[in-house]
Amino acid sequence: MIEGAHMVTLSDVAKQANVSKMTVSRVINHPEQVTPELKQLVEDAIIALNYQPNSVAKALANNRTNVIKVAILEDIDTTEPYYMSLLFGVAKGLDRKGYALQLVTDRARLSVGNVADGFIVTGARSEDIPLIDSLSQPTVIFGENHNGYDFIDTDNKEGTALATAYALAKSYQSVIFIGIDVKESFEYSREAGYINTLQQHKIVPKIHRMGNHSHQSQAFVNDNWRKFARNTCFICASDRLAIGVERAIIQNGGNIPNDFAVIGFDGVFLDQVANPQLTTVKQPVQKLGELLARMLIQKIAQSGAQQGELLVSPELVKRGTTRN
Amino acid sequence: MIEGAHMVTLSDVAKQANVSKMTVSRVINHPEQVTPELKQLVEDAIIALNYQPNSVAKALANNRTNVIKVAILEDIDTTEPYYMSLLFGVAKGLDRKGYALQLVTDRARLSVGNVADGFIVTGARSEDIPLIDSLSQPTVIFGENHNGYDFIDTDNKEGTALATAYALAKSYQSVIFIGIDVKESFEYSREAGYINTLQQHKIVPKIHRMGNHSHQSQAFVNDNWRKFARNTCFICASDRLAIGVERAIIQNGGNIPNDFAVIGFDGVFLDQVANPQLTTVKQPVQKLGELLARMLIQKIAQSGAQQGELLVSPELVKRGTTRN
DNA sequence: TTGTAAGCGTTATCAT
DNA sequence: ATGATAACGCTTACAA
Repeated sequence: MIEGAHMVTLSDVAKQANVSKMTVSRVINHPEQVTPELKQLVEDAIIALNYQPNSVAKALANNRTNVIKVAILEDIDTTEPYYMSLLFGVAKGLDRKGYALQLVTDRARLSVGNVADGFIVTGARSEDIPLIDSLSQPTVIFGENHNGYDFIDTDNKEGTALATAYALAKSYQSVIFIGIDVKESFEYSREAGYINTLQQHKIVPKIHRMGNHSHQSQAFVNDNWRKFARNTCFICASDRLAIGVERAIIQNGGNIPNDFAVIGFDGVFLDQVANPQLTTVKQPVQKLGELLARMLIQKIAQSGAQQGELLVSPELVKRGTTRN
Repeated sequence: MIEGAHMVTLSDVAKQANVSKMTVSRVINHPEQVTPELKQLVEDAIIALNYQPNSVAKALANNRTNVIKVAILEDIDTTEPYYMSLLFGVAKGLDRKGYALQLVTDRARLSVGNVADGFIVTGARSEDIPLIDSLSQPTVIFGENHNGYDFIDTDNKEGTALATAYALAKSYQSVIFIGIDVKESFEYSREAGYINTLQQHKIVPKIHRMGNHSHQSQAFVNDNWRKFARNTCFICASDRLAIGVERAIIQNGGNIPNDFAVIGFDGVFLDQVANPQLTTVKQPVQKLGELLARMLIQKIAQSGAQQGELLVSPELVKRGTTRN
């Protein structure tokens, strides 16, 4: 361990450059307010001394904390790998601007303690609206919603539209949607992308909904196996569902991808664990995390101004569960 | 959004209680130094005003940052769900003590910027030793090592010993170990637990090592299928390997768990995705994270004093891939 | 444009 | 045991 020699402060730089502390502060925060000559002197001194601003002091003076609270409200008994990627993105985006984060899973701890400069909320359901409204600092949401909150999400509709169009292009005759039985925006959008695309081809949609567990979709396909004609593609609202469908098809001796196809949604971890690996709508999860951080930081800089919504295009990753 | 009324400070509490700021500060940090009567007065005032200490000011006065950097050095292209649980544990442990965290994956960014009060390092390999040595603040490691660093890990040896003993107790005749071909402490320990237990029963160990990918173990079992007698249990150094073994057995028409058994290691996410679900050595990952936070916080409080090593017992979770 | 002074909320130090 | 004062490193407000 290297023990910290004397920390270099604004005063040190000021002395070195023969100016006042304020001039140094201005060079850093409002460089346009200082003459080029002085600016140069100060910048040289900063480099010479390897000055690193003390973010804690800065935070105190600005009445900030430099901390963003990230709430994951969804139940993660299953430890969704999804959130790992998201968190990495968020952490990366925050780190760059000198913010640290506090991870919160307990709703009660969200507004407790040394509150934060802002909040990123994920996995929120309708019943969390009062909680979100009660937050005292700028907040952005991960996941589409129609409550007027600033949010970022994958373009879910586009995702299933891509998948459905691809299934049709690959000449699968029957295209069935396996959805999640929750009344949430993202699910409606995923179904809409499927429905719209089919209707453009004058085909009647077939949707089945169930809990988001591989064994449920597996059981569903098993139970109805004889009803599925050959040349069917299952479009699933999650990779979890897709993996169950895939297993059931294999169990029943169905040929993937010639007679049956499966397309998942998410593209995080599970799709690669499947065998064969899933064709899936891959969400740019880490990028979404970075965008969340960026949006929140900007919102903070603009004293909480509305940021609107941002839908990011997913990518259809073509693999073993659909025809070439 | 609720805009913060005037923040309650030490001074406010002091005024309310008719004491000096210092007395209030002492009640909070060194309560033994203040008389019971005053202490009571101050505590009442704190409650009456709902005083929350400003951690930023505290940090400045103490020359702290209230930030812990968490380094995940392992390549996580595959987004190991493992780290999600660990991070949750760490975050929970830190949060309770008012620390925030910064997630670092880029080695170069570890010591950059407004450095932290301490470091938690995971996924470190031998080549990272210089990096760890260069850290300027108290550090604890996740993962066993013999370089003298304070660390916390699952008791790997105990884990595979449990698994092996269980396989023998369930009367599997042949017990084969599928290991990971890395020269790391954790792998040696896992192999040792297996070897020791077999030797106690005068049985000769059989170990095969490969990369930690399900398709590699799957290929291995496929390629050698005819060499495996019935009544064989495969003890795997990871759930990833186990899932590949399981798939290969099913592909070859082997009966699980009557003729062939599989025991994994980790117990994070993958074990439940498998079908049938894996019997596995479950690491208490989230708890490990909390312990890491706790150890580091204590180390900081003790000005960096050595904390030693801590091995936590895993649990054998009995499921579908072994006999009842 | 630049500098001076005061203040952010806390704690350490030294008196009393 | 309690209190007054200075200090942590920075920024805002005002003066020059």
